[in-house]
Amino acid sequence: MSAATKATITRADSALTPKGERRAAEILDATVRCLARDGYSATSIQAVADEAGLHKRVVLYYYGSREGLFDRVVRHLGDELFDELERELGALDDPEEIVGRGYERLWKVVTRDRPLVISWFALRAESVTNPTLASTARYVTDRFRALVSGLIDQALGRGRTLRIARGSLEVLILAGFQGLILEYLERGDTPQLRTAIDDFQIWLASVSEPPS
Amino acid sequence: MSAATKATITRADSALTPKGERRAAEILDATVRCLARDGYSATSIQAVADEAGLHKRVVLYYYGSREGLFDRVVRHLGDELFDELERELGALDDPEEIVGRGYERLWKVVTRDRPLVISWFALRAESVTNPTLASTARYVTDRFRALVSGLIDQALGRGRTLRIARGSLEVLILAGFQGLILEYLERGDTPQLRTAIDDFQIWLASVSEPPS
Amino acid sequence: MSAATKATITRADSALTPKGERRAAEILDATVRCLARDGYSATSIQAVADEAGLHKRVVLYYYGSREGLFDRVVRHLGDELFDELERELGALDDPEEIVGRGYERLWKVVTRDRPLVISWFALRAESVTNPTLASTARYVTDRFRALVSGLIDQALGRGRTLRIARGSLEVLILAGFQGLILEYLERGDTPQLRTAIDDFQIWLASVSEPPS
Amino acid sequence: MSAATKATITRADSALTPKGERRAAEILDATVRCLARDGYSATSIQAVADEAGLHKRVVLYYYGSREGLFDRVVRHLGDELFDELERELGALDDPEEIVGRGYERLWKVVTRDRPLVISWFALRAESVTNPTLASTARYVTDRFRALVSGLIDQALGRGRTLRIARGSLEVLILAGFQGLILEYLERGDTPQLRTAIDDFQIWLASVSEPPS
DNA sequence: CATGAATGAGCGTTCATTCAT
DNA sequence: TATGAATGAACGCTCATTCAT
Repeated sequence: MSAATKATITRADSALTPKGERRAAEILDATVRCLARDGYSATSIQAVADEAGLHKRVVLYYYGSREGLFDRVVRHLGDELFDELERELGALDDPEEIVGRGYERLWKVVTRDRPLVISWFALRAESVTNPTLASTARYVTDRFRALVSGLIDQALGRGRTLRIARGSLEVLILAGFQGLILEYLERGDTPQLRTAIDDFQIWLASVSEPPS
Repeated sequence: MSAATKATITRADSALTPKGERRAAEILDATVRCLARDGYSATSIQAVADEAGLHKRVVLYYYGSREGLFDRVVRHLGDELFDELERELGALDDPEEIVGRGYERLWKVVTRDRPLVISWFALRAESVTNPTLASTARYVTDRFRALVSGLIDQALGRGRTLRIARGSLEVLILAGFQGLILEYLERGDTPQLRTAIDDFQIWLASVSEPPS
Repeated sequence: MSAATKATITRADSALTPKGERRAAEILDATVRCLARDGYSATSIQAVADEAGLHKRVVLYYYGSREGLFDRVVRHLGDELFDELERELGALDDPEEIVGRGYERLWKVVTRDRPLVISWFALRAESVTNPTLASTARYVTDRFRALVSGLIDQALGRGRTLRIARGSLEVLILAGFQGLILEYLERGDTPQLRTAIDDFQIWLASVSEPPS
Repeated sequence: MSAATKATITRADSALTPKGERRAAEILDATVRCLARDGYSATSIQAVADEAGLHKRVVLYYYGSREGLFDRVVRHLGDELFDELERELGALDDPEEIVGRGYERLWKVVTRDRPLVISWFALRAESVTNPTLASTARYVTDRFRALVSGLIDQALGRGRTLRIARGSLEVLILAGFQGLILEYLERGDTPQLRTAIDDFQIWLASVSEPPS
């Protein structure tokens, strides 16, 4: 949070002409493509500019700095993802459904756009050691955490009870999800992975019990 | 030029004098410290040299290239980790023990050296988009996979039967482990994480049943 | 990355401020001086920058790469030379004159600026083994070939007939010229060389006959 | 001459074990291959070592320095070429034959080994601006000059008389030869080139007349 | 005799960024 | 507002060579 507010206000924040708006969006897309293809360290301002077909200087003009660009990219990625997820999962009313279908939908949404996942993960990984990215990456995991937490609340609100500690469940869902994403990134969408996701979901269903 | 030979055969491969041996090891350690502290992209040859108190040129002399250095670091890290793990887990005879204690020991070994874990993860993440690191990172995950597979074989050999598909189990163990590692790297060794590990282990125990 | 674009489009191509124009030209001149004095392999970007009294980075700013710089130098040299040659030779109307004076004028123009000749030859020689320079060097020899070919056409147009095959004549003129240039570079402007040029010209005059 | 005698005596000069002899020869061959393929500036000691499958240090051990290596290579190339040429041309007794067949044989010998020609030319070109190579390259052109001069003497001795100045003839033969070599290197063995060589030879024959 | 160890200097290039208009 | 000009610092890497055994 702090770093985000601290960050100098970039051109892309303030009012832009339609052309500027379009350019800023193009740059964002180009950055995601670069991150997905080349990873964090190889995604230089020059590389983004080349990818977008613009002069390096233009990228800087719209986002102030490399750090600023990545910050915007991450938030853009996270918002896009979680807005859709909340829409998808919000439509599930039945608690059984949430447990039964929730994870599957989550997975579906996430894996629909591989470059997006790779980009997110590249920044996520870099944030472990790069303090300038830490708060940025945190924004996404926090939204994720909130989503998971909200789903658990929803289940509890419907009268379901947990068989394991709530904190532990949250951690396991997050860890399981991120671990499976890693597996997906390394090996792709293998049959074993799909079965594993099903089994994970079965475990998820068994971890809470319906109201007696 | 024979790029292939140059890329793979480094000074550190061939016979070294004791002093050379020592230096090569020092460089390796310095690299791990840099990776853990600064991440992949910030770990330049210069940074490693500074950390080791040597001239940049010496690092290159021993490892040929940045890529070559990282390759060696990953293998060094992996071997160190898995040699110990195999020793630890090989000592467990009782199948109940393997299931009950295995994961705990795995975790203990891995988290003993945080810099080492961060380093491994930094390279692991980079390998997603960096083809020159892919095969290198694969070396470690393959050893991990083999270890897990071996443990499952051992359990099966003792007459235990699996309640889920074998491939799915392997994936879940790997994904769970890597996901928990990520959680550990982001939040540290929280109580929730410890409980989650316990719960993961309980699930692991429940996933196979003893011979009737 | 679009290496192709980066390799060909340099700052010096697009519109430059007068100051930029001046600097780009200064760098070109400095490069020719370096090439003439030190040869291809010793003409580093640093050396050019020193010669021009600029920072190494400025040279790169204007020409993108060492290769790009040499490419521009060759074309600059070739254009300067052949524009003048075409002007000089275009002024000769009488076919007798062309044969009689053509080679002399060619020689005069070429040898007026020794550094320029050395530079051209240094790049010419390097292009034999350096594929990145091949097309560049070809640009000049092609202009030369076109010039020679045009002169032959002119002579034929006036009704002269050739005593040897046209292709052979072209080759001999080019080879003779380049060979004499080499001699000039190695030994300087010796009396033997001057006599040889005269004899070459006599042969040239005898190789075609006037309309009966 | 001076530089050659000045040059520190390399290992390859003094007595060598058979193995050493073999190695020194291998290095020489590897150098020619490198020069022919990559040119002067790209032929580093490292490149030669890689090509020969030896350690860089070994190359230096046998030839003392890069300069020393090239010096030996040039002399080796020149000797190989001219020894054979002198043998070939020495066998021609009839003055008519010398004029008629001489140039053809010269050409045949030279173009038999393209890498050798490229190597020679690469060093020849570099020597224009590189003083450390000047005397070395001179060794070959001097042998060439002597060969040409000897042939002229032979013709004169048989009573033939020259229609142009002797110095001019020498220059034209050398220049013609080197120019045709350049053409050969740039365009290969084209029909036009072959015809040009024939025409050059016809001119050569016409430049002297038999004893009356 | 032969080779591993080591090195200082320099290479071409890219980095993110600031200046100036 | 938007962009060319310019830049200092650092990048990974190769150079020819010397030291030491």
